[in-house]
Amino acid sequence: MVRSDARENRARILAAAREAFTEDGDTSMNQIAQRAGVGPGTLYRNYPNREALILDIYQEEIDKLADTVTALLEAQTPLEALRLWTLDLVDAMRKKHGLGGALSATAHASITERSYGPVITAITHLLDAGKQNNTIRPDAEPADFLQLTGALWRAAPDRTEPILTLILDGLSSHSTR
Amino acid sequence: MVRSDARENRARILAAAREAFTEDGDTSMNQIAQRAGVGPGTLYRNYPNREALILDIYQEEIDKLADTVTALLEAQTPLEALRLWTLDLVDAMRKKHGLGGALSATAHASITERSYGPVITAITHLLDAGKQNNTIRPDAEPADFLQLTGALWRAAPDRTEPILTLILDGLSSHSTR
DNA sequence: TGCGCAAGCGGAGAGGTCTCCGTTAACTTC
DNA sequence: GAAGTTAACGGAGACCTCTCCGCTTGCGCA
Repeated sequence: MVRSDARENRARILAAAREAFTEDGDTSMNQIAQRAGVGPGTLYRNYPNREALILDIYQEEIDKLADTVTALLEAQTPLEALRLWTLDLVDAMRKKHGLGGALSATAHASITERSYGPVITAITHLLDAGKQNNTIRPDAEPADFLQLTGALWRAAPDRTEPILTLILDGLSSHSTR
Repeated sequence: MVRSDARENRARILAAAREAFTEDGDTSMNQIAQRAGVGPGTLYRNYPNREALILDIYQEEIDKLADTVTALLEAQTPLEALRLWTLDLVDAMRKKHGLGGALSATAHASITERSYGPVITAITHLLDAGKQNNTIRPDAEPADFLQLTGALWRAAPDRTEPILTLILDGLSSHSTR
């Protein structure tokens, strides 16, 4: 049984956080708590850390992005679909403040699963499509790819495409091995 | 003209930081300042932030690592030399606390140049050797490679080699451009 | 309708990075 | 040597993330 005030507080926190992040881009947890009219303690009971909150804020966008995979795979070759999708992912990571760090954080607790899961699933589908038609090496691992994606997001924007090309070439099965 | 107490303080800070990091592994800036017998203000005048200090602590190791390139290139093929050297780099990043983050931080101010430079030079040599004998694509950029290296260090240790293989395959010139 | 009791609250505070600025003391000049 | 200049000092404190715990209050039950 969830107490009504608890449910309401959680909603208020999420709303406040959404506002704060879209307005300021960067906001402290304390400010969010204040804006939501709760104490820091309450904020942290709902979200064990900054990343968890950020992930929840952008959950919808993450899901939406993951959902585009099917359409992409219908219209493009697997490799090109992967390229386009990754560009979108990196774009989201850059625009949504802190999302990049949250997604590529190494500590993937069970809480992160909600956000991490769809992304991994999306990548898995993309890679599988490529493996099927032999354009992507069979030993390619989704989690490894996501890891590499972090480098993309951290790099200067004008280096994104060159580096992605490099990564995709490494994934291609026409490499020896 | 550098005041004598200033010179001495800088030395004491570096010594204290080295001790603190090899002992505890993780230490706060305040603790280091205290250990060195100076105020936080003095610490931060010498090192504008945490990364700068860490970089200075491990400068010698960085230089040493950069110096191994020549020998490696004499004994190995360029691609294998690059592989071995990168493994060493990642190992250092993992062992020296915070070095990974400091090296792959995007904000490369002039202070970072002292540490960043040798690493880039080393990578440049390795890549150039490969370009020379046509095993590495001619458009490979040292800075891009260093960026990708960050993903290596952040990944789980047992994923290091697989991911590195991927990266190196991407760099190889037998990929279609 | 009233009571008991977790579940939930929120703020004080620990410990962090880094800054600002009034004070101190190392060098220069006479 | 004494005095003046100014670079360097260092600590108070702003602001951060996150925790701990005494107090409050919503809810099930009589």
